[in-house]
Amino acid sequence: MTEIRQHAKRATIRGVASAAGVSIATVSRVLNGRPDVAPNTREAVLRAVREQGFSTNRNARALSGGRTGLVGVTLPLVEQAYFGVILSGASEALYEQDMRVVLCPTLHQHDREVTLLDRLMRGTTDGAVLMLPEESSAELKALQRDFPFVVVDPRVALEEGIPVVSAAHAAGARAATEHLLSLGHRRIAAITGPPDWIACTERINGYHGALAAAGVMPDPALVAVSDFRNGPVTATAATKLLDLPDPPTAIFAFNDNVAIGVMRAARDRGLRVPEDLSVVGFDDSEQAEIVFPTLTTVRQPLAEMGRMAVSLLLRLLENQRVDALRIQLATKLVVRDSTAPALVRR
Amino acid sequence: MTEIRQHAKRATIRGVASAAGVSIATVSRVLNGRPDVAPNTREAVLRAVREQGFSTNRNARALSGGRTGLVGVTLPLVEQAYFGVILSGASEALYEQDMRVVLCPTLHQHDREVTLLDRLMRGTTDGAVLMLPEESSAELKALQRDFPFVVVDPRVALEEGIPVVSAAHAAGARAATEHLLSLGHRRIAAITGPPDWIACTERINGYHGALAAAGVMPDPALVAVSDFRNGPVTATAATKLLDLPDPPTAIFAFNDNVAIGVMRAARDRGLRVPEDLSVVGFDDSEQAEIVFPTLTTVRQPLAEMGRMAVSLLLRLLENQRVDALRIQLATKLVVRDSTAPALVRR
DNA sequence: GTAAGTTCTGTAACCGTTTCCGGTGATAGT
DNA sequence: ACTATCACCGGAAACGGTTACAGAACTTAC
Repeated sequence: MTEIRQHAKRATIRGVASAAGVSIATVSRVLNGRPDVAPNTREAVLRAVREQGFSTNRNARALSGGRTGLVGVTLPLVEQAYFGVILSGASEALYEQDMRVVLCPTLHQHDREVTLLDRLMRGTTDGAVLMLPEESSAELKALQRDFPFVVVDPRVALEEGIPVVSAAHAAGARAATEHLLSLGHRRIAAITGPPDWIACTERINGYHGALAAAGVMPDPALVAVSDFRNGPVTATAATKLLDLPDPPTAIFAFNDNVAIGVMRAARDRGLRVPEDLSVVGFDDSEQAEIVFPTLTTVRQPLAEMGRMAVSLLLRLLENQRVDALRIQLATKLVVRDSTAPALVRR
Repeated sequence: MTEIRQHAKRATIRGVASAAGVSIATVSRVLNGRPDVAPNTREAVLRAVREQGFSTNRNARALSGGRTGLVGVTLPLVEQAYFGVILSGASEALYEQDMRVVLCPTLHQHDREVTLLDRLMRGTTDGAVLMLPEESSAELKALQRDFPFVVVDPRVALEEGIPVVSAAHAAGARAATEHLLSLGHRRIAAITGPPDWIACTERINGYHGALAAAGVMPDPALVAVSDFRNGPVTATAATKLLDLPDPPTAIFAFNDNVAIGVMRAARDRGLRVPEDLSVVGFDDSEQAEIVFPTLTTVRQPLAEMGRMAVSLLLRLLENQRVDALRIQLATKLVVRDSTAPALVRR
């Protein structure tokens, strides 16, 4: 029980070098796939590497000017499935390049100066993927001066030159609204998230666009605000809409949580979904298939966004010329059971 | 557009030292909170640190014998909410210590030799949290010789000496079964996950224990196997049970996914939940509150497990004597709408 | 006033890589 | 035979910290 834990010393490049009878420089060259090594030397080195079970010390490599092989990922809530999926995409893409993700949960501590964010990573990571960052466009621009990163799903519009990957919010919202219109709905309400988030304004645009194209006059009373969560705020918003003198026959919620909240609120007041009220969500989260009725929603290619962010970042790191700094991934309407033709109003 | 990205050079310990008029050794001491520094020297150093916006290079620190400040977390699927929550707990706990999580998704590539796993981390991380690892007890034991880690929710029974944190599976299962029994159910079926997983065998134990205590003879026909997912396998298992000549009046599914699958299967054959069939899950995932009817289930303290794993690991790293190597966190039955008194069989 | 402590600080040797630069042989060109 | 070229390899200087050790300054005890 008094055993003192003494971890085996790991093989170093010097050990490999002497075992292979070459210099450490040569070993390094072999390890990094440099071309200027004679085939049999290379072979000998590789053999020694294998025998010693050697693997290069990332810290030393990083220190000596190279790469860390680590990229930071900041996200608001790790446990939210939404971010989990993006994270998973990013992580896999990185893994394929033998790189790793360092998690940096931003526990809403934007109180400190900006440098907080970058300090977290500098020297430790080669770059970062910022999910839904709280920083302003200007702050990010400043950070960009000395740290490569890409933003996934920005909160606010970011100025030119900041790499961004996001979903086609407007198109998705438009598709959702058109779907509802095609079912005969005319009074179509929307419940947005935080109104200053660009995702929301774009979705509103799509919603308005579809309405306008169908010759339906948008009614400001039909737009409510919630907090993207299935909670009291959503319940209030839903109630407000359903209490309208001329209530909507369909509600387009800007994410699935809210849509599910709406369905509950509807049920609570005796409305049947989709017979009396059609509901559409956004995200296509795992929940969407599980609720009853299953939810018609707009799928965001979350994992793909993660992968895309990584591949963009990687190109940035290689200092490759990147011409497309802003990537929008297509969204897709998934029709399930929560939408149905509008009842003819009598 | 041809701008060559040149990141600002970051401040080093030497810069700080000369600015403060001391040696680098002193700066290092201050930074590491060593006691043997005169108060005003310390003050001067800290001022210089602040002025230069210095933060220590983790790689250099790690290289020169210290700690990385990084701990690896391996998990099967990042996107699964289940792991996301544990991860979130671990990540926060680490964050509070100014440490970070390095994600190591194990994409089921257990093909390579064990060393794969450890090689991934050695030198890069100080230790690891292994979630649901695929490695055998022996493999882990070997790894333990030179790498500190703690296992969360092991797949198989792990030999003495390997630090483990898990949930009280047996107690949870027992509570769930007792709940069903107290509602008058006597034919209570169970749908397990992979039967060799310790979580499942323990839950089976709890289930059998409760049955026995109530004087109910366990019927092997009432135990089905699924894969922890809400998919065809679960559907088959549910069908098998419900097709029994003397079918169960309650089904205890060993996780929420399966429970939800069971509810669907029941609905599909015209059974009402909970009137005709009570269903209990395990996990208390986000879904449990969302489905209709809401799911009675056993809550696992997922986030807490993550935090606990970290605090255990941290103590291991400090080489503190750790007397409780195996931690079981209590589970808790959450009663919702998917369970109801058994119908009197006629 | 000196010896012995204390308390603080500086010097320098690492940690394990990468990479610049220069050196060796061998081959080719004249 | 002499040099230019080339492919390959080694020496050694970084990289930015930590820390053992020794030295300086300052007390304290006699």
